[in-house]
Amino acid sequence: MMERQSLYICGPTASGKSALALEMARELDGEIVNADAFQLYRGLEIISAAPSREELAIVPHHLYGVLDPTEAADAGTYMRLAKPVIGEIQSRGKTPIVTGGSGLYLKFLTHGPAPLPTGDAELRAALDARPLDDLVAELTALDPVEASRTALRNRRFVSRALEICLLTGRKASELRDQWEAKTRDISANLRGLLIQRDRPDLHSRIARRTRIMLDSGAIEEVASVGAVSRNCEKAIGFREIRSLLAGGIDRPTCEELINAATRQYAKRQETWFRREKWLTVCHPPTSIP
RNA sequence: GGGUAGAUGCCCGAGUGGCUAAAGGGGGCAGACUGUAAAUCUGCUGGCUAACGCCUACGCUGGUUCGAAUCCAGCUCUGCCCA
Repeated sequence: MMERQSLYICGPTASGKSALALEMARELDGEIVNADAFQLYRGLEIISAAPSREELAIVPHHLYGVLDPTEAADAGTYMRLAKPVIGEIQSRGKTPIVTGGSGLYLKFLTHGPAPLPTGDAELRAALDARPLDDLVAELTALDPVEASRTALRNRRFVSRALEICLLTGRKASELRDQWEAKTRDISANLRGLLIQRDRPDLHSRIARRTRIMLDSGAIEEVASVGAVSRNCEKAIGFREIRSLLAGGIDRPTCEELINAATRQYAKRQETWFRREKWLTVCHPPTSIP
């Protein structure tokens, strides 16, 4: 049997990816695979806007709630989780519908990892303890090319570039160039949909969703989740609700902070996906109430 | 009714005669980004203009001054206190 090609469904948060995924799954005899960094976790279903129990029952869904909140994950671990699942779906003659908004995670899936080392927690801690100027100086000495390409005010980027050099003993710039060359043509063979909505539409959908989340258990969810990895602490809504629970802010403030953070996240997603030229843009009907 | 504090750009807020289209923050807009990514970082943000530049702006009206968000007078509104 001819293996069925995956369909990717991308777009900013609250744009309606899950609904479209269900529709496409029905149409293409498919199964849905999560590509959302936080829907991977168990116990964060509400704040991560994971599909509801009813939705999960309509067609097979994969990689939702598969990690414990104490576990750390990155784009590489996601890729290693998703690849076999997708292959397995294909082997059964079904179409994988990969759905989610985590651009970097998706990119790992579609274009593969660069030949770079996984992050090293100890080294990172050591680098974090040093002043940025110091890291910039060392990176510039080890790999001037990489330094010239890196946003030197961005501590994360400088630190990672330096980490690569230190861990491999090679130049990060060369390793990255290899990958660049290797992945140049991959996009041509991908197919996917990018949901785009007008800003006012998207913003109103975000506001509506935040309201519903807070009204239907998000606060209780955060209250009961217990210890989480540093990863999960970054989930939008997590910090805000913690602050609400601690009495630091009131409910309307909490709601507005979550909305603002979500709007900003959505903007970054749009910027990211706009560069993925292989995606076919689709404009669902406006949903302003 | 009396007293008192205040009224600044989308919001908060600094500014007490020229260096002010007005600090800083938020929000918004745009962008970068292959292993922390729902993260991290960058630029812009009164209007018109490709640009030089022009115009409009610090509650309102008038005044002082070469020059006012900044000083003076009156008015309007808001908070607080006293009646």
